[in-house]
Amino acid sequence: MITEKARPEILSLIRQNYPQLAERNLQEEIGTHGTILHFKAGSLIMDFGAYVKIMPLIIDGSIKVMREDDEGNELFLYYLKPGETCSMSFTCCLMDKKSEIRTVAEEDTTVIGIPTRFMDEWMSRYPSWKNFVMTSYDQRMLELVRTIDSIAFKKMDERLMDYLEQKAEATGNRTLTATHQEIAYDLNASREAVSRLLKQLEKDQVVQLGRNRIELL
Amino acid sequence: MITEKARPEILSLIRQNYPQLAERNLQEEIGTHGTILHFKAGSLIMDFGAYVKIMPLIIDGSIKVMREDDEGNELFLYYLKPGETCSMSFTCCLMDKKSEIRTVAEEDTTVIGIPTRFMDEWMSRYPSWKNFVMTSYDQRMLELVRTIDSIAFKKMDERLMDYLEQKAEATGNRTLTATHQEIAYDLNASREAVSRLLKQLEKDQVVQLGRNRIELL
DNA sequence: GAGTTATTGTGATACAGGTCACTGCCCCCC
DNA sequence: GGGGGGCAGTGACCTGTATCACAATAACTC
Repeated sequence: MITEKARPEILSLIRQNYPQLAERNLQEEIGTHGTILHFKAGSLIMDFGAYVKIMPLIIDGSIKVMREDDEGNELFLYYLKPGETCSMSFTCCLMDKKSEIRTVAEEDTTVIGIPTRFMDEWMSRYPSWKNFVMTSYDQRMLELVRTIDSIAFKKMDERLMDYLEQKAEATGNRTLTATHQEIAYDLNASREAVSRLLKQLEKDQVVQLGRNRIELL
Repeated sequence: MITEKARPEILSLIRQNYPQLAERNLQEEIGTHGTILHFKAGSLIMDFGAYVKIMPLIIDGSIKVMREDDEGNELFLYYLKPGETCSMSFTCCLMDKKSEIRTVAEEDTTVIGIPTRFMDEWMSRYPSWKNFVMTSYDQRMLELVRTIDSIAFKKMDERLMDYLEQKAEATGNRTLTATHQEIAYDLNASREAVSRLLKQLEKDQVVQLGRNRIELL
């Protein structure tokens, strides 16, 4: 992770990616107090149980959000994309709570980090910030409910398809790079089951398979 | 549902159940604009797809929050208890969105309803209100993540036990009134599976069964 | 108390996925 | 170009839960 401060650059990134944060003074504050952070693809951004110190505004790339149980079983929850933020971070910061989730950079990813102490203050001062935070919460709740729908009501074949589509959308590339084992971890399934279902999808002309590669047709 | 306005009564209910909403002026506003609502046990408070007009502050009783898919399969999410609110309502109100969930009174339940137009205004004006709303969001996200853990990582016997404990806690009564079929709906399981698992729990001396009755030992 | 209905119990069968064991393949590297 | 290591394919078997069919029991009504 590399960090830097480049006030004019931050300003223009915010204007491009977060047009709803329209207040001049708010933009200035973000420019003054925010920090640009780069994460390499695959790098761990925040681990389960860690204390969160910043709230990330995603500028470029995408972040995978995951849950893990005590036995080390993982489950993919959702992706964060440019223009979005991790609302879990928000209350974690404010209340000094441990993170309930793990976040990993899906691709090379750039974010603007907002330090804890400003997030709350801006809520009262800047209506657009308050709306942004509330909207983020709502979006994340919706994502969680979608995840629940998926595991509660759908079978593995459909979950797999949904997963592949989400991954393609997050990376903006319909040819995915992943092993069956990685997918199996994300879906909390067995590698063999994923292999067999992918094979079936290939028969059904929905995907084309290669080594470490899945192309959505 | 019966509604009434009783300003001094609302004030005292708020002071008892929501001590964190400490600002005098805020309490006055709730007293002025809030409405006391009563729901009979089992009555539908808000259906999936409905537009939400009020935010409920729960005073007495408990509310069951559920999700349903397109084929009518249901799934219990969590209970709301006195001192809590439905944060899903919040953004639904503000953004004029349809509800993603269904809420039902688990017991006879009393709430104070806050009309839409004040909720947002108070966020900027009263820090304790803002904190309350943010804390509620966080609690609900945590409940959803717990629900995900449960369906993703646990088997039916453990989910059933968790469910029974939650129900006992929500109603404050370790002798539950429910049919196996109702429980099966909430867990999105088959009635037979629930019956067999309950039988096993009875063998293990964890519960005692009766018609429409489950006693936690 | 007989009939009726809702609830619970139980056995048989089906199927999705997990687990285990092994094979085959691709790619890289010396 | 011959190993070796990760990756993918495949079959056998096991388990949890759904589904179906029906029996048994409890409670309720007349």
